[in-house]
Amino acid sequence: MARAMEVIGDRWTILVLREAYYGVTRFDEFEYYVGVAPNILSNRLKKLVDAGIMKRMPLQEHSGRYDYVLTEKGRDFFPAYLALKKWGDDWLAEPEGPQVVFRDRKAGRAITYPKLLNASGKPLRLEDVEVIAGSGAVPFNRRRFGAAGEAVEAARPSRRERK
Amino acid sequence: MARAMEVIGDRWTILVLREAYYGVTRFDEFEYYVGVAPNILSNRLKKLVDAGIMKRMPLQEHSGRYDYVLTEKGRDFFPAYLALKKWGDDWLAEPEGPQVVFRDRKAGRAITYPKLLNASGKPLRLEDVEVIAGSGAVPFNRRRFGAAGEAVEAARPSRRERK
DNA sequence: CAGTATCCCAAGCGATACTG
DNA sequence: CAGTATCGCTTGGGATACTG
Repeated sequence: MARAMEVIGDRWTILVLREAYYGVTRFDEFEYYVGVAPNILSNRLKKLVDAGIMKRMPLQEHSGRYDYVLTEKGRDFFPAYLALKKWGDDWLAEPEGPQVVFRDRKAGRAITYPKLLNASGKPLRLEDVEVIAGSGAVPFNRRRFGAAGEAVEAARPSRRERK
Repeated sequence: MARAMEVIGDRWTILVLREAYYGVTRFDEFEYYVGVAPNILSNRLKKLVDAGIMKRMPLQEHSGRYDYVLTEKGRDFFPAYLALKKWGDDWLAEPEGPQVVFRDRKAGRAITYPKLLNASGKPLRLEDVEVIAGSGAVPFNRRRFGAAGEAVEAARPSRRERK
């Protein structure tokens, strides 16, 4: 998560990504639709390319023009984007409703994220969830889980000891 | 989206939220697990409370101690958090795998986000998706959609005209 | 413990000018 | 058009000291 936010967790990157999902590919289109200064945009596109989320495709030979297109990694972020958008639409939107809707081209219906369901087929509540250690859990003093995933009372140093 | 990112889109807030999903409620626990300076944490918790994502509950009368607990709005963000985490686990994680897994308490199985499916029941691809205007679409020069949702060639001013 | 206040510094932003 | 370079300026961060 920390890593994910490092990549997409700033005000501009997510908006660039949004435009990409809307079909935008060109520098000046991003610049216009996102409403960002060119230096910032340049920086963000570079970061997205470095992160493997977009790639920079020469438009023609020697035209000096490029398309910025999503990679698989970038397209694979779409569900997360959609989940974020749904939450925003549900809790933060203007009363008129969302400005943009994604529609399934074939079905002709809006795409919404399916509800998470618990084992009984009811909407999943946070109370249905338990947190366990994953395979990459680290054996240092920050952990809160034993080898089997059970909660462990961490040795939690005071602010002072922590340095 | 812009609004959503304004609320949760910084390096610390999402980590605070993560700890909340892990069951953390107390100031010093957040401070320790997130590894953040107390002034920053204070600020973020305040923002989360203001945004209606968490509430501050007095622990006892006059103890001067509080629990920070998720509101429904905050709990409703969990799917988005999970989608983000999944993307991060899939694309950015260490080879050992994720450090933490959410498990369905009853089913005893890890919760993962269901795949988005298109109208034919296959995994949804970005190509299956079209972008249309939502009910809140605004009739100003930034729009790219006609009244019926079809794409419209926007009058895109040059950088200069844009000011 | 549960924060708040202060200080200093670095990073990022917006505007704009410039280049091929 | 498609960027890069430069420049003040503000915001936010880390460290730490302080208070009830």
